[in-house]
Amino acid sequence: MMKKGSVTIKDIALELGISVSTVSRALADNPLVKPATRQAVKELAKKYNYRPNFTALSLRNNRTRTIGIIIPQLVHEFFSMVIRGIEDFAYSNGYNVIISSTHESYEREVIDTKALINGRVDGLLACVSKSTTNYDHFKEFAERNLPLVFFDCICDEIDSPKVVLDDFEAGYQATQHLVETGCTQIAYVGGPINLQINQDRFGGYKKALNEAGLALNESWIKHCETGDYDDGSESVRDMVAARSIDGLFAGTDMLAIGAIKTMKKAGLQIPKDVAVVGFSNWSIGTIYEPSLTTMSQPGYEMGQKAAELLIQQIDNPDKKLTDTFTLHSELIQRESTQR
Amino acid sequence: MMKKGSVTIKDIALELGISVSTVSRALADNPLVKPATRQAVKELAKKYNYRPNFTALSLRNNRTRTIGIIIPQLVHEFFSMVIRGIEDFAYSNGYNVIISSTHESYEREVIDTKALINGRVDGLLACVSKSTTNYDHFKEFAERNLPLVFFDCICDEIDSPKVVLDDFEAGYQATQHLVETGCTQIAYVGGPINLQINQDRFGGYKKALNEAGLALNESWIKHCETGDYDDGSESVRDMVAARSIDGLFAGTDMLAIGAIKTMKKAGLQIPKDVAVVGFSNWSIGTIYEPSLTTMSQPGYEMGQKAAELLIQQIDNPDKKLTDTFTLHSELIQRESTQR
DNA sequence: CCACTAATTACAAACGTTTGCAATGAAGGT
DNA sequence: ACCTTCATTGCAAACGTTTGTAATTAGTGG
Repeated sequence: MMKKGSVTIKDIALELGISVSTVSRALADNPLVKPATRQAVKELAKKYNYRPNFTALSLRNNRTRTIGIIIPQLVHEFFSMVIRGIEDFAYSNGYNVIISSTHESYEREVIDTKALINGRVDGLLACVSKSTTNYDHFKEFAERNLPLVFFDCICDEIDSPKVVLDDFEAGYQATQHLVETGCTQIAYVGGPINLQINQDRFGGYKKALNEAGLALNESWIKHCETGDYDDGSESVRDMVAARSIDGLFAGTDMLAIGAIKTMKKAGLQIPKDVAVVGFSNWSIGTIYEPSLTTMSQPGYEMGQKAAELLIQQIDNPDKKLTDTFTLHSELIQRESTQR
Repeated sequence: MMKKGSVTIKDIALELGISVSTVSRALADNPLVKPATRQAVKELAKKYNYRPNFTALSLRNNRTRTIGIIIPQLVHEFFSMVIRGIEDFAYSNGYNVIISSTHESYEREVIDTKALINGRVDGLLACVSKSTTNYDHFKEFAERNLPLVFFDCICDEIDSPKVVLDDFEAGYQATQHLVETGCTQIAYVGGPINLQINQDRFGGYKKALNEAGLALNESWIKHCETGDYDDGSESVRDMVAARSIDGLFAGTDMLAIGAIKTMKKAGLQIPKDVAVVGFSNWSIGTIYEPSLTTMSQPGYEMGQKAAELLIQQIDNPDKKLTDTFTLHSELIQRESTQR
């Protein structure tokens, strides 16, 4: 026994002197097989710790019961919540999940997507990376009639369901909160403007300023390359030197904290001199001093919804979905805007 | 054409009026097939964007060229570096990677491990979760002669290669640094003591105290349930109230920061009144004020080494490896111990 | 023009499953 | 004693590949 590694249905059939089909049926509780036989098979299967070979099953059924996730980063509280949402929905519907982290690299995204295109997964959930501008790899996926759902950073050129946050609304709310706090000179510091999500957050900012009758000052607007801490520190240097702003909407909590650090170093007090709103509700925002007002990002819900749409498509290939689902952000008030 | 989704070798054979074996050989550049045929096949393959079916290949070759990772958390700077190390080594050796995050749950770990046991992966890299005390699922894996390598949180009961950090040495170094800084009343706050890594860090702490001739005070020693921020805040409350300590070694940067926050609130100054050393070198340690002295955790190297050992075993199944590889930590000095 | 080799190609088995259909056997009714 | 019926089982195909071996074709030399 145990020729290679695992026991197969064939081994059991051989030992019992019956055919593989009977073994297969017995294990499936098929009433066609005589109770005595069934029991004998099951006992032997348990004894040898038989587990059906995943690959053989996949080939036979032409489905892997696995969904793929293409995501730019893992160490990211938002993405991690998305993954959790996806996993929870997938597991409870009998699906497994394989995650590919592209590390925001276009090349990696292409490689990873193509690695999943050949029958490895039944469908794909994708969040495109910052550096992606060509979507052929996703198109190839879609052309093979493989279900595909985008979330967060989507690709407009492809006709598949999408789950997004209303970043415009969120940007608007964040800025409006600063207005209500009494700010009149409100700066914007955001992530790469080639991403739709950042265009939207910025758009919401502009609308709020406009509605409040506040002027848009170009020197108070920075679109950063990465959206991380160092970018944040850099971005506000000029504004701080000029002592010109009294409010800041940052497209990322890390940007916000980077900016706050620069301002604190320059002797500005937060929120007294400058009120700050971040984005994403990272846990560091509760730990940092001052704690950070921010916009929530319902990652778990986004993941769940995306998984739901994908699995719907997998189970129902003929019915094409193309809806876009929009989730909403909420303001979380903390010290950084508490005047 | 395109009956189901993807083009198969059979479709190409049919269209060209030749046999599947010829097509297969043509695609593999086998010199047996006539150049003209080979070219025709390749052209058609490119035209239809043919990609060999992953599942069929796996079944045929009895290998998936995929390695599995079982890891307690994703949103964790250390684990994420480990994953990167694994991925980089795996990719450059032609392997793919499947990540399963157990969220520190024993049940999830069992499910995930069993999901990988049936020929889905060629081998497994595992870091056992905090809540795991029974290792049968890993044993079953090993009994099937499937290559298995543990990293960081290992399982001693199983005879497979392991890659670990010298947590004892690191705990010793951290504590000794506090001694050198001039601390004489040094507290320890660490994660769950059922984990070997925490026992080791604690062991290093005790050794350093011992060598310095400092007494071990039970009321200065806390083993926390989770090792997160809130645990940190809680853990030092009594010590702070008693104004009894002048140094703290925390088994986690989050514990350290939680503790610092409590101390700051109580009016203590860091590092003047209490010097603090954390563990893991999380990025928040550079952002927080004061910035945090900590012990590095070479996650990338750990991942690389673990992947290397695993792939060695996969490619060389007869040669059993059982070595334990030990990596070393380094002290990173920042403000929290700068007197 | 036949035989012998060399160059191509096709056939079939195998990987581990499931499942439609055929086959076997026994039992029951007449 | 024979036909029917039912319960149980086995055979074979299929999923998409690769590969050893057999078969076909072409080419060469006599």
